Amino acid sequence: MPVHNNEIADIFEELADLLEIEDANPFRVRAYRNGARTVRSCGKSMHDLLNQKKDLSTLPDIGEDLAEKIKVIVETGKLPLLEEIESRTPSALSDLMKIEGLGPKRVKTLYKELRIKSLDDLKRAALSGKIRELKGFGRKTEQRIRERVEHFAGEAPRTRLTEAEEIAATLVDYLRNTEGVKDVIVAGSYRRRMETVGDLDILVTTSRNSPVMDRFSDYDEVDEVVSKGKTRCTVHLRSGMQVDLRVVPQVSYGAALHYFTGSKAHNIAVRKLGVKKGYKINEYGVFRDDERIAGRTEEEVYEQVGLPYIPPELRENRGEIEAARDDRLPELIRLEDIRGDLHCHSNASDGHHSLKQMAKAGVECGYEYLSINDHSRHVTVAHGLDKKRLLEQIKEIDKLNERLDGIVLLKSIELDILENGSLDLPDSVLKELDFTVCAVHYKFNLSRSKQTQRILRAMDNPYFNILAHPSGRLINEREPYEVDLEKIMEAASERECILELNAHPDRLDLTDERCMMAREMGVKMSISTDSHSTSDLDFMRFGINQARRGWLEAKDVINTLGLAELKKLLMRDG
DNA sequence: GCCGTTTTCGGCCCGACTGTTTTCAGTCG
Repeated sequence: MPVHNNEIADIFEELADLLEIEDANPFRVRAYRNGARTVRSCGKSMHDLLNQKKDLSTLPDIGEDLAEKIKVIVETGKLPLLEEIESRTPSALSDLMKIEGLGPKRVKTLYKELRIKSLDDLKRAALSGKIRELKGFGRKTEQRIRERVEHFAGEAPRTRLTEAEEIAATLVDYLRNTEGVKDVIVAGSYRRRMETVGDLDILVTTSRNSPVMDRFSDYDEVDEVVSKGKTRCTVHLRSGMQVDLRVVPQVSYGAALHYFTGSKAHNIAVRKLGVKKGYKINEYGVFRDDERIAGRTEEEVYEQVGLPYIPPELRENRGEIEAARDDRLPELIRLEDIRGDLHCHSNASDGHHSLKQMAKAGVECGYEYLSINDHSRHVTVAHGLDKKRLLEQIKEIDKLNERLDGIVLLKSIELDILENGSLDLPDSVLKELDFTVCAVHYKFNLSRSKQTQRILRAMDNPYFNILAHPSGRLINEREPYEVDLEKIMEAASERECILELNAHPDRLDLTDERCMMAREMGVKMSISTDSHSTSDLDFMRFGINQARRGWLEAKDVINTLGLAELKKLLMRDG
């Protein structure tokens, strides 16, 4: 199996940790971390890029040296330099750095003085009281280490955006209702609308002497106050989520919002532009010498470095700065651009509502059309439709459409792609549908080449229109199946097949990087909710978030079209 | 180790909070 980008990135991260413990040049350490980030977030696999003879050193933050190291890792699965370093600095030390409050310096001291090289060693030493005697440590530090190591359960999982929204909404209301508080806004990856968030970053502006800091640390859901100062406070909630609160004066609102929204890589890039112009940019504003020349709004900050406003979803340092400089930022798709939903279930299979109820809910969304895509017969647990039941549903939809006002129900299906690449129902019934949505629902563990062939073969069928949830992943629950999405996108582009961006917050499949790739390859996409009830139609906004992160414009997405144009586009020879 | 519309060498974003200190290193975001 080819080496994954994540594995390469993990190797670079570990290398960075160990080098940092060895007190290596901090800029060299940073270079490995930057390289890891580039590899991890690259839409294409290093393995494939090398097969295509691409020059990896053209990737940002990858130079000659890292390009060569990536090649070695892809070819051998290992990196000699890392093995050499591990021979003198145990690799488990990088695990110790995951304990909050332990960085490279302290880990090094623990190893040199007490030979601590594992979490077990650390726990024993903390209990024995030896740590407090070390220079630079003390009672409190030892106490904290003891608590942290006892409760350490690996890296905290990231929270899905939809759950983060629930946690954030109550907290934001609570903070708003505080004397002297003006703005309360959730920044960070939440504002960049990432599919998952690691913690919540909340920015507050206040008039003088607001008690907001105390009110925050007194919040009922707070489990532990990690740190608390005049302008910044960090807590852990009972749910396990970390929340950072930052308080700034209103005159700094834009600069603070920019700083706190990130991403870190984007901020660094913008600050570097500032340095070139002789400015210093921090969370309080843009400064020329000691004079604040901007910072009330984010627009002001960008203006000072010669850029137009960049929407939060693009701020990942994935080319948005260069695009902004050259005036070629995409005109990102908006929720209002969506004219209908192309993947919805009814109670004929595993949905909860009737055709009529779904249609009515579609009208409330302001849609022109909504398609019904119940499962096909192979998905027996979902009571999938066979030929007879599908033909009955088609008749029912035709009859209902005569009575419906303001919306048209489209006749479709979520059709299983069988293991051999054939479709789950015969062409004789598929031709009665407006279009099809096809998907893989079993045999996720086929080899990469077999899974790819399976889908390519399905696309050969003239009735194949849209590939639903193309990677099959469930966020935090199921990894994507092994498949060559680039080949599938090439085929989709040739055969005018559509790739779905499944908007369900548990799926959000394709990922943002894959959406970027589809756009670059000229593949059209649909954004659909996979609704199993009327309320699920609201998931569209998560799909839009993801699409915007993937640089998609309305013209890249077929369900921004009116019904007539849509039908024309979905008609294939057959 | 990366990078360049001032540079192929000499830079590399910037600030808050804690604990252990007596002026600041370490960690974090």
